[in-house]
Amino acid sequence: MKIATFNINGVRARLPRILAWLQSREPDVALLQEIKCQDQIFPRTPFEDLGYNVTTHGQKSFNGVAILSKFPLENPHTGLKGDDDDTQARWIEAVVGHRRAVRVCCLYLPNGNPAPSPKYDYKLAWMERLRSRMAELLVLEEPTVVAGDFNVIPQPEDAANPDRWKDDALYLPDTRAAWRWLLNMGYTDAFRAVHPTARAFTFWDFQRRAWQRDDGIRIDHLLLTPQCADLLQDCRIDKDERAQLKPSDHVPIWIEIDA
DNA sequence: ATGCCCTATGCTATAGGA
Repeated sequence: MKIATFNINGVRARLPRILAWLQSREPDVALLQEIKCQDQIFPRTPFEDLGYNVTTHGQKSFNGVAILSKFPLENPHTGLKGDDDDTQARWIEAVVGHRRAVRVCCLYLPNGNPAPSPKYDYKLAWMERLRSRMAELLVLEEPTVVAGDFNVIPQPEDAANPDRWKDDALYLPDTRAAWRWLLNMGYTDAFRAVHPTARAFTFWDFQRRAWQRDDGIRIDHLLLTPQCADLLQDCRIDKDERAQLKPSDHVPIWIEIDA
């Protein structure tokens, strides 16, 4: 089973690009972030025409997450517990029914800039809620993928110019400590498991000619429970997507698992 | 080289992204 995550930066603006990517790479499951639209205007039909089941959790203008799956999507469920006042659409999960069922969780973690600020406080509080949910999932001892745009640069080697990010919400010590907590609980960073030392990025800013200078960061991640890590076959980044016409500023990253 | 882009919005400026 091939499971991809892709921050598409607007599903309506990106539709032709996403469809071309789906047709060329044929992921079984695609976790999308920043759909930037409400559920009722999400363009379901073009995805269904490619054979995908679709479940979405959107809001007007910003944020929004979705799951596409060639296999049945069971028990879809949106939102992260722990803050009843949080109206931002950043979490959707479902169980993908297959030979071996796999739970997939699609997240769009808050950016948090500038730091310090209430936005950074929201990011850290969101990461605490994420830790609680991921701790619950760990207890189930099932193959589970928690993936998406984490807005976290884990280590210096995950940025072309780490010094530039030292005061940024994506790289501050508290952000990276919250990330490490997830790993220390027992989750596996799929990309690092397959490529322990590779210098690879998933995001290049639209500004400052970042793509042309390869000034990127690795912030889109797939975290696996032990039962899922045992099934891991491969993990790759579709870097070429960033060079296409009207690209997102992120590129897809995907795993192949024996499920 | 702090090099100014891209999406969405009752829209010709502004907010948000990272």
